[in-house]
Amino acid sequence: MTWIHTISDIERDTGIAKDRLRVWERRYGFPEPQRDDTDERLYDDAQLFRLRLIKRLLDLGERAGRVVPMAVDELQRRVDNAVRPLTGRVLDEASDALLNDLVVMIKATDRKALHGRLMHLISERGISAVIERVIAPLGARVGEFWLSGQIAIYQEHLFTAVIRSVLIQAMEQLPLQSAAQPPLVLLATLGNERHEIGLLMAESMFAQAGCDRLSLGTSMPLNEAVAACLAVKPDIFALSFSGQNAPREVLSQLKQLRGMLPPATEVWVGGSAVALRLVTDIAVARVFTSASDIRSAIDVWRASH
Amino acid sequence: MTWIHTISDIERDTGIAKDRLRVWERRYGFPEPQRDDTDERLYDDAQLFRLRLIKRLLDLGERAGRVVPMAVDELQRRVDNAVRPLTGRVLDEASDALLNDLVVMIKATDRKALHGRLMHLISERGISAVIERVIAPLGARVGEFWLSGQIAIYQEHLFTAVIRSVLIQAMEQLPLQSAAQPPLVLLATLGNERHEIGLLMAESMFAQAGCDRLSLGTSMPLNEAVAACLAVKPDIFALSFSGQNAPREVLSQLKQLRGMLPPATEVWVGGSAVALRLVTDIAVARVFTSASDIRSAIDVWRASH
DNA sequence: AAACTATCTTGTCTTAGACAAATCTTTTAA
DNA sequence: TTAAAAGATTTGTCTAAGACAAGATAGTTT
Repeated sequence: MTWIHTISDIERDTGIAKDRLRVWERRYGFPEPQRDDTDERLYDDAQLFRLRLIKRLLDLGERAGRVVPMAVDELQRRVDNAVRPLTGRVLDEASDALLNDLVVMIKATDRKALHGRLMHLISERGISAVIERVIAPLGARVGEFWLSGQIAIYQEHLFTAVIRSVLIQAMEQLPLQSAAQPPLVLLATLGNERHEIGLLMAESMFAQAGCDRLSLGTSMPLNEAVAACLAVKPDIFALSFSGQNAPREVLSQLKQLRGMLPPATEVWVGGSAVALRLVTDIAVARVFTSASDIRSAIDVWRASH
Repeated sequence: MTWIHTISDIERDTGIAKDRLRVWERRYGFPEPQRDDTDERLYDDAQLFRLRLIKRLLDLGERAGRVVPMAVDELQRRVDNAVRPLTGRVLDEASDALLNDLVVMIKATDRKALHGRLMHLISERGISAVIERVIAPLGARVGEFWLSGQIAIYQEHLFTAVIRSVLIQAMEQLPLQSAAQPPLVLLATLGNERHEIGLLMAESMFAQAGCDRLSLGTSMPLNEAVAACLAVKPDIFALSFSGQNAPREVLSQLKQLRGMLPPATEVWVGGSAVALRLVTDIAVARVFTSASDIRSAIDVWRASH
C-alpha cells in the first residue's frame, strides 16, 4: 500500500517546514512532488522516506545543499555510518540475543511479556545495570527501526509506555534513603524534544542515588525552563537530548541556559552523544555519556556539600 | 516588562499558523503588528493576549470573522461566559478555600506543600473523591489562570508534574485486586492534545476499579491510535479531551475512530464537556462528564462479561 | 595558529491572488 | 411545520518569486 501526502503531512511527519520544502524544490530539484488538479503538491512514500533521512543528516550537522540532492542509498549509507558508533557499542552474544528478544516483543506488541521480562531483569541485576545494558541500547535500536519503517509510531509509544511504567514501578520500589539533605534534581527536555525515555532513565538513576527529584516532562521552552529553575532552586538541573536534536541548537540552548542560571545551579546533560561531543569542549555543562556515571557524580556532589 | 514577538513566536504560543495571522490582518484588520527595519511583523503582549482569547473562542466554535475584530473586554466576557458553566459547579465554602490554598501553593511553586497536601487528602478521602472534588476543579482553575497570564507555563508544568507523581504514587498504593479477568483499558489523547492530567485522572479511576491498563500518553495521531488499538485489542479504549480541542475536530475524530475500530472495542471519552456535549447526541462513544461514573460503568461492564 | 574579512548558503520572511471545504442563509418541496 | 436542496459566504491554506539576515565556509592577513 502506497500513500499520498500533502505538504502539511510532510511538515508534520518530518518536521521540515513548508517554506523549506518549497525552497529545496526550487534550489536543489528535490523533492519534486506530483501535483493534483489544483496544482498542489502530492508527495509519495519514497519522497517521505528520503526526506526523513535528509532530516536526520541535517540534524547531525550536514548542510542542505550537500544532502538534499543525494540519492537514497547514499543517504542511507551516511546515516548508518553516523549512527553505528553510537548504537553499536560492541555487544557480547548474550546481550545481543536479549535485545533481539525484546525487539521481537515490541514488534509483536506483546506488552505483558516486555513488562514482565524487564521487571524480572531489574530484580535480578538491579535498575542501573538494566538501564545501561538493556533499556538504553534497546531505545537506540527502536529508534533505528522506526527510522527504517520497521516499527510503527504506535509501537514506539507502546514501548515508551512500558518503559515508563517499568521505571516508575522500579523507582517506587527503591528503599527510602533518608539522607539528611538529599540533592534536589530538576529534570526536563528542551524545545521540541519529545523523547521521554532518556528523561526517565536519568530520573531513575537519580532516584537510585537517593536524590529528591522533580521532572518537568518533555518539551519545555527554554525561557520557561529557566523560570522554573529559578523558582524551584534545584541543586542540579538535568537535561536529556536525543539524537533528534541538531548539535548547533543544543549547544546554543545550553549556552543561553548557563548564562541565565545562577552559577550555583549545576547543569548536567545526557543523551545520544552526537550533539554532546561538542559540549564537552566548552565548559558549559557536565556531560554524561553513560548512565552509571550519574551515581558516582552524585557521590562526589554529596561529598562536597 | 513588555515583550516583542515575531510571527513565529506567535504561531508557537497561540497555535495560529502564520498564514492565518497574515490573512486575518488583511481581512479583519487585526492583528496589525509593528514592523522592524526589514518590514517583518513585531507583535506586542496585548496582541498576543487578545489572540489567545480569540483562539479560545474559535476552539469553542465561534467564527473568525465575528471574533477577530472584537475588543478585548468583549472577548474576555465571552470566554468567561463560555467557561463558567464548566468551571463553576457551585462549590461550598470549604472546598473553595481548599482550592484557593492549592492555587496559592502553585503560584508560590511550593511543590512539596502541594504534594504533601494532596497525598494527605487522598489518604483521608480516597483517590476518587479527591480527583473529582479537588484535582479536576483545580486543573480547570489552573487552565483559566494560565489563560489570563496569572500562571506561567512552567508553573503549569510543575503542577502537572506534581499531579502526575501524586496519582502514580496513589495508583501504586492501591490494593491488588486479582479479579479473574480484569478489563484491559488502553488510554490516549488524540492529535495536538498535550494535557496529561485528564489522562492521568482517568487512568487512576480505572486503576481503582481494578482494571488492567496501558497508557499511550498524549498526542497520538489518529491512525496510529487505531493501529495501536487493533494490536493491543483492549476491552475499552479511553480518550481524554481538554477544552483546547475544537468541538468539530473532536467529533470528526471520534466518528473516524469508531468506524475503524472493531465494534467489540468500546470507546469511552471524557474531559472538559464543551466538545463532548455534541458527542452525546450521536451514539459514537460513551461520554463521561464525571470521574465517578467510570467506577460504576466498569461494574456494569464486568457484570456483562 | 589565531583573527579578520569576504563570499557563499540557507531558512524564513514578504507580497497578493486563487480556491476548496466548511458553514450559514435562503429557497423549494413534502 | 419540517426537511432537503441550492446558493452564497466565510475561512484556512495553498501558490509564486523575490529579499534578506544569520550562519557557515573559505581566503587572507597578522
